[in-house]
Amino acid sequence: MENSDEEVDEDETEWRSSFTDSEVTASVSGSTFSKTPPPTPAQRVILHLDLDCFYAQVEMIRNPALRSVPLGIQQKYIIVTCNYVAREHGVTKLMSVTDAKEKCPQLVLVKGEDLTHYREMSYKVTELLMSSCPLVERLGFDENFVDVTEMVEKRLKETPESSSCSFKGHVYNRLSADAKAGDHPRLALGSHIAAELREAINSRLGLTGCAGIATSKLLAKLVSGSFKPNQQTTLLSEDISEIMSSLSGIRKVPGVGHQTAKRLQALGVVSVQDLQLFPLADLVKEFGASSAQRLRNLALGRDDTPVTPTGAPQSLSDEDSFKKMSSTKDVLQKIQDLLSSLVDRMHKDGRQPQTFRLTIRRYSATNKWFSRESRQCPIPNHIGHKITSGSGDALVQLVSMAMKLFHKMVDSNTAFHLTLINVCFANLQSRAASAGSKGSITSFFKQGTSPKKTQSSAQNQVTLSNSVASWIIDLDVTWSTVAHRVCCTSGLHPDETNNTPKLPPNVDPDVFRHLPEEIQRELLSHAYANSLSSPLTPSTSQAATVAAFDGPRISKNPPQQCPPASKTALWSFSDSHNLKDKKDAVSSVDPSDRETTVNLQLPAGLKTAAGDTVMEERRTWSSDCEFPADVDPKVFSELPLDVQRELMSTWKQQRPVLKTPSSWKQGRGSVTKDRKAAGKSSQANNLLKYFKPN
DNA sequence: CGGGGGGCCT
DNA sequence: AGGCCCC
Ligand SMILES: Nc1ccn([C@H]2C[C@H](O)[C@@H](COP(=O)(O)OP(=O)(O)OP(=O)(O)O)O2)c(=O)n1
Ligand SMILES: [Mg+2]
Ligand SMILES: [Mg+2]
Repeated sequence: MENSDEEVDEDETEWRSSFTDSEVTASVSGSTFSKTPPPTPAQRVILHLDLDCFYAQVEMIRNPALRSVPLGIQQKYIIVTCNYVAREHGVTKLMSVTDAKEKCPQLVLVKGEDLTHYREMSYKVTELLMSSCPLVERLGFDENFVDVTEMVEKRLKETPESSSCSFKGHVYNRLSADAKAGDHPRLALGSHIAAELREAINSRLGLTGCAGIATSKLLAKLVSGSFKPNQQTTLLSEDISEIMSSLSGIRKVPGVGHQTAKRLQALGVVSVQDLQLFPLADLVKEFGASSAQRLRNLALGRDDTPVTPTGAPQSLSDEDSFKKMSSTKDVLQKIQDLLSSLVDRMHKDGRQPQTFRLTIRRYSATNKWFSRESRQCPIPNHIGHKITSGSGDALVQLVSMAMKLFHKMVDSNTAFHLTLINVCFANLQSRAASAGSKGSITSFFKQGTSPKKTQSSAQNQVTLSNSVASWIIDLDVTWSTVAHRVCCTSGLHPDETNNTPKLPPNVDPDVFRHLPEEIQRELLSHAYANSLSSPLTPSTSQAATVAAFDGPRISKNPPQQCPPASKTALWSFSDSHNLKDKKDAVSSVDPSDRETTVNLQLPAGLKTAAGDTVMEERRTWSSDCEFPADVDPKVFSELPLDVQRELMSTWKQQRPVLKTPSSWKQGRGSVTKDRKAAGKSSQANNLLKYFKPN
């Protein structure tokens, strides 16, 4: 959705730049005349597709009666988008409900806080595009970039006469079809491919959208909105500076956000031309060399960032906002609801999350829509595995983890006022990482989650099949029916102050207080004996889980596993078929599940809430080491890397990180920089991760 | 009366 | 852990 900023900025200076597209620079590296098949074509053909009023379209498919009425999609007090009937009545995107109703009293509203249907449709679009061409990069839920360079070259080679065909759709700044396709055969073919893809999206999925065809992501995106609903536009290279100059302000340049625009404005830079002509040296002073150069290039319409296959998402999150939340009990309930849904999604994804993050937003009179705070922690392997395998009882432990993180941010003895809570799984791993003793081998196999940044090559096609192959992830198709409300049926008095009986060290009091009474009793009767016998001396090679012992297990019924007809599906594929679907994915809830089988497991490896004295396996910390004093550094160093990492993070969790920080900063441990093979640091370019450099 | 997601870099 | 970016 466009930026809500309204800028009154119009300038019409003609300014010609020698459009030496940066792509050319890449091929210059060799020699003037490329030898052998050019690894990178001199000119790329990039498509940008943007669906029309996306959420509204999805709702109109779900309920066709909505097609003829003005429709707004409502998230809390915001109309996040609306159909074109509503737009004719003056309703706009990101308009408040009151304003919208004012403009259009008969506006029909559909709630859109639950993104499930939109997300599902979004991936259907991406998958459909990938079935024709693997190089697809997502941007949000309703936009995709497609690099069709190879497809164009192939058509040129196989049917040379196709180069004389005309353009499909609009050509920027040209009237009708007087543009000579012969001068731009590749772009013309690109416009045909765009038309075909849009037609496929329409016929198979029932969606309409716009497309832009140009030589870079930047230009394709900019040109795609030229003719708004359900049309496409091609940008010829001789019109690059024209389209850049036509932008009403620098904010319209993708990658120039609110903060950057403010800083530029302070320098007197408001229009795109201002930016083009602004002395580079001054720009460097403000933004640093690489960002400055990037900004200037963008203003000139230059962008050589590749279309990077997006692959499976890097994180899954779920959030809710509200006017006020001020009790621990409500927080617990909310976190449980969010996590229940998130765990479900995670299970369907099939990968195993290694990291959990909790984010909050606090109320403050000024600054209301700002500043979130977050805390994150590693997810012990055995809990992560439960999510993936759908064993059901992961939820309790995750809620407990989340509450611990919550207490790291919020002192519940003092009044607080939250307006948002977000739960997030990140560091998603395709395979369960069993911490076997053949460490180096495991970690070798373990690395692949997504091809994302692992491929550095500027030229795409060669590494293609590899990247596609690595996209394969386990996708569990089973409909996870476990709507676990394990610990919400409390009839107990939720006492904020500690009236709770003394609990075993691995029980979170927040969770405990909300358990059914008989569960509480059972816990109390078993807990101590078990907690004495279970931990420490953790059997075997599962060294990674030493600190994450299980508490007593109360099970009245083994969790009934849905048969995991887990087919290893791919997110990307090079064959086109299936995708045929008419039945909406919504399945039925298994009724046999309603007898909520209580299958509880105590929060593992989690001590009581912040700052308790009950830790029974207290460790002392050596002052200059990253690990506890009772750990032999030599033994530690011989452990597999990923085991080391897990141990480290577990220990770090236990450190007294509390609020009222002890001022000193811990240096950067030499350990495990990052797992996701993020290796490719490459240039320190910030600014446009969006149009990221090669 | 300012949603609910995502991404990457520092 | 936060910042800034995208939709
Ligand atoms: N700040 C934003 C921007 C967008 N969206 C959602 C709602 C949109 O339906 C969807 C796609 O965003 P677009 O900017 O493409 O807007 P639309 O597709 O709704 O309308 P258009 O027809 O102008 O593309 O993303 C959102 O929730 N919050
Ligand atoms: Mg969009
Ligand atoms: Mg759109």
